[in-house]
Amino acid sequence: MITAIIVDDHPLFAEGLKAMFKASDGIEIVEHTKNGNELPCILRNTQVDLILMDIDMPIMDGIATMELLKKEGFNIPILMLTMHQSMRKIKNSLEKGAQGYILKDASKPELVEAITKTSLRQNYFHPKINDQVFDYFRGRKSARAEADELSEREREIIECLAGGMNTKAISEALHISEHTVKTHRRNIMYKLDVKTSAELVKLAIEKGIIDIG
Amino acid sequence: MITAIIVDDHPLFAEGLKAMFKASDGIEIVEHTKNGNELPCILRNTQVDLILMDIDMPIMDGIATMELLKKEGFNIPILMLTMHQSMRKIKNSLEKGAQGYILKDASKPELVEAITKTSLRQNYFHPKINDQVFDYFRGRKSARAEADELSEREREIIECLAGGMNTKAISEALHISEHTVKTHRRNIMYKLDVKTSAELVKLAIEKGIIDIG
DNA sequence: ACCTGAATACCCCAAAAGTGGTATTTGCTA
DNA sequence: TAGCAAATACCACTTTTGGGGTATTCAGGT
Repeated sequence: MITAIIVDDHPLFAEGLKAMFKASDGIEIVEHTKNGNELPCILRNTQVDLILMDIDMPIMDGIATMELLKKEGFNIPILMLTMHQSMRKIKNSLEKGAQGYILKDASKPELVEAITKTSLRQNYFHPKINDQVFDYFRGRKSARAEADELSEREREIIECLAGGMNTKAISEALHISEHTVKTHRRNIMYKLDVKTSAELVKLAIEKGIIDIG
Repeated sequence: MITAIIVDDHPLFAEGLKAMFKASDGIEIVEHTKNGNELPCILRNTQVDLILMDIDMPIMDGIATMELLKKEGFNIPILMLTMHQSMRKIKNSLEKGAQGYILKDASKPELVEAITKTSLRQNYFHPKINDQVFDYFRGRKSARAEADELSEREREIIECLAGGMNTKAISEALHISEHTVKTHRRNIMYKLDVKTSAELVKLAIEKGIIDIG
């Protein structure tokens, strides 16, 4: 029997999963928390085989929670659970040491497979994102990967734009010249193929390049 | 025993709910579909006491599905299920005749209460949105309702902006003068308290004023 | 050593956005 | 019917964007 703890801010979803697994599945959700902060405390009192972690949570998201766990010295396989197939989030999760990545619109058998593999420290990718990940690590220029070719600096610029800053404000915030900000913005617009900053922000949110909350 | 059908594009969530309800709850999820289009067909073959409907779905969302049901002549209580507490979506749902409105971060007892009341054709609002709804229908100017005071036309303008259109393009698309577009945009920016169109779009998405897909 | 991507910075200039006003018409409702 | 909100439209003006270039530096990989 694989024991798991679920970290998700939606009680209904968590309780639903808990109720869904029967003994015949060989999986049991033994704990649930809405808050990443509480995880270390819970893990010190409860032995689990893996952590089922939602990425998109208020206050402390899945990525931040993973960092906390690493800092506290925990080494339990983590299966990331998310709604969006954002290459950036997948990348961040893997860099932080996640063992698997599955979408919330997966089916039960898929989740069972993901949990089973992850608990054995085998990697698991949901089929829907498999190709994407492949392409990314192969050529870094698949059809839907353009958005993820943005550099960290460019992402910063987008975040500033979404925050209502104009060229001057951004240049001051990032300690660079206004010229540079304009160059970055222009490059981003070219890469994302948009005509205005407004559309740029919309697309960035849509593709998960920046977060809203 | 209350029988319900769930319309949600996330199989895991739906299956979870299905598994969560025991006979002692007096509720049974008898059917599940990811697609609003299939609902009429299913309902003709299956007798249910209520429909548990997710608002945010790809292709055909909850609001559109309700319209379809009405057109087809169905009259089954509908409990809307959503992640976001967007006043606009609440308003739209109620206008289309939804019986209740509950958030996905509700607890199981809350959902049981919501389903029970809704099946008896009593209205149900999740506590988290109750105050918001009250304020809205009382004075239409509560603290967090400013965003929802936007007119339909203003929302159209935002959608155009998010689509990358400039003043001229918008004026042509909506058959109004560029002056009018500028006036609308200015009013929206004043209402939402933003300084740029980029921030305007971000806030509109954040508050659920416009949808992304 | 060479190439490439990323970050930086500059030029010019037309077009658009943003800011300050005012004003008319229409439809709803108190 | 008087009042109000919403949609419409206009003027004048400053600031910012967006699009066309070019160029240097620096880090990483072949």
